[in-house]
Amino acid sequence: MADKITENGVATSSSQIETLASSVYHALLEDILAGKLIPGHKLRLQVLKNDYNVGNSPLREALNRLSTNGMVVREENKGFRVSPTSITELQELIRTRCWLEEIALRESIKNANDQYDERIVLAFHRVSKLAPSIASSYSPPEQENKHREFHQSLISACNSKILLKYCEQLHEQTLRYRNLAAVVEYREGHEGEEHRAIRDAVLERNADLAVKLLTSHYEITAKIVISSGSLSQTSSQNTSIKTIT
Amino acid sequence: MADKITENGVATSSSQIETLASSVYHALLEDILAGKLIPGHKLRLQVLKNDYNVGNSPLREALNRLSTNGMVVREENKGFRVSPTSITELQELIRTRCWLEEIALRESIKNANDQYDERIVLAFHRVSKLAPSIASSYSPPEQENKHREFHQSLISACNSKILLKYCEQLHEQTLRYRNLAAVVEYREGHEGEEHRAIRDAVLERNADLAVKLLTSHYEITAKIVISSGSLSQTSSQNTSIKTIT
DNA sequence: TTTTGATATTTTTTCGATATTTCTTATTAT
DNA sequence: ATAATAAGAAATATCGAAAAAATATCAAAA
Repeated sequence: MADKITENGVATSSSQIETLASSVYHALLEDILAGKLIPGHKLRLQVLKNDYNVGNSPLREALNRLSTNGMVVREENKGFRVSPTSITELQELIRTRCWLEEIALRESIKNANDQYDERIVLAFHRVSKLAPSIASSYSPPEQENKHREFHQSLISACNSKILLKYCEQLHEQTLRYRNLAAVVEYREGHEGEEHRAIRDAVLERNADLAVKLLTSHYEITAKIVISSGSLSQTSSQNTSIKTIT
Repeated sequence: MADKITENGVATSSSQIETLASSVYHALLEDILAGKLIPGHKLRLQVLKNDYNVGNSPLREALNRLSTNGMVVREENKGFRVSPTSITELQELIRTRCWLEEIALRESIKNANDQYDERIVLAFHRVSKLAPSIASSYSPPEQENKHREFHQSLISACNSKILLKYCEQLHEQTLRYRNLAAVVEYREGHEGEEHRAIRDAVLERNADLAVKLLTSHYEITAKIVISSGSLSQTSSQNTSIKTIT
């Protein structure tokens, strides 16, 4: 349930009591990323109120936050639904992510120093120590966090919090597609090597190579997801709205 | 009567009645951009409820949306305040904006076609026709829109809605700084020429020149704002919280 | 004087209920 | 039958008040 505070750089003063709206926000986000809430599906307030045991206001606040960061779409007077997915959108996502991370990575290498290197080495160590055996399509948040932290460390010296925030948003969006398509185990074997290669290129300040590796790292994921056939070609607005009895 | 579908793919149903939460969202956004709501200041629910004539819920929803897009900061159990401003943040903002718009512009030029050119020509025409006499620091939304539309047209063929959204967010953030510092009239004379030069470079498919012009276009704004002395050096968390008696 | 701790007040957050809008279904007229 | 329309049902959006949390006040003790 209630968890410890992550050390993501944000100063978490000791008594940061999470508000109900925030906790349901995180719960919803996690369920969307995990694919439990299916893309395109209607989010009925009544149902969510039951499922998450919260009242009207905090629920709406959470949904409004999710809507401005792209996880949920809002239609005036018609409520909310999980953002639909499509091959087109995934391709756009990956394309944009490659662009943004290329900048962030090149800048980081430009500004690199010992601390930066150490962050990468440490993050790599942690991600490489993860048990590679888990075959489920959705790995637990803790594992997911290590992975994210490695990627964040690579671009952590880019000197733009805004860009880092955008990269994180794009990461989350991508994560949703990945979990949707159960590509984790398919890839498990190679990912470690890819990570190592990226790390080494960065430590050697070989920006061109690092960018190339990182970019293909992302593009491969996209290819796997698409070939898995779990996505419709066009934006799937209304994917099988069956009311589960 | 089938509702018509606009060229951007989104079906526009005839009657899009705006919800209260949305209209107060827009009102708040406008007031923040215009500088009426001062950076760093506390946003008391009670006060806002009076000022904007809305109830609790829509107000909170609006603030929550604004908080995820960076215009407002949320502190758990302590409410909301207008995002603080600082020279550091402005520099970061401009830097990031230059990076992102460079990509978007280069991609657009890569994908350029007749429609793209026409959008730019038309948008330029409209912005150049604006009355250049207004000396107030804050120009009315209509004028501001024309200006935004020109800049949007330049990057409109980049083939990534997400990137366009980020560029728009950065534009809005920058706008806030600009209005804060009353740089409009100071610059009025030159801006027209700058726009023309950018337009011509794009139409000639000279990406390098276009990027150079666009980048300096933004950097100049930043310099003017900073030299106007209306910003504190560091992140002004608590800009003069004098309780007005 | 400064600190401490209990109490009162303000402010934020949440809940329950009501008002509005949209969706569904049934009815009527063409 | 089909289309238009109106009543009824379902869902969303909003309001006002209660609950929870933070902040301010002030008296007593060190």
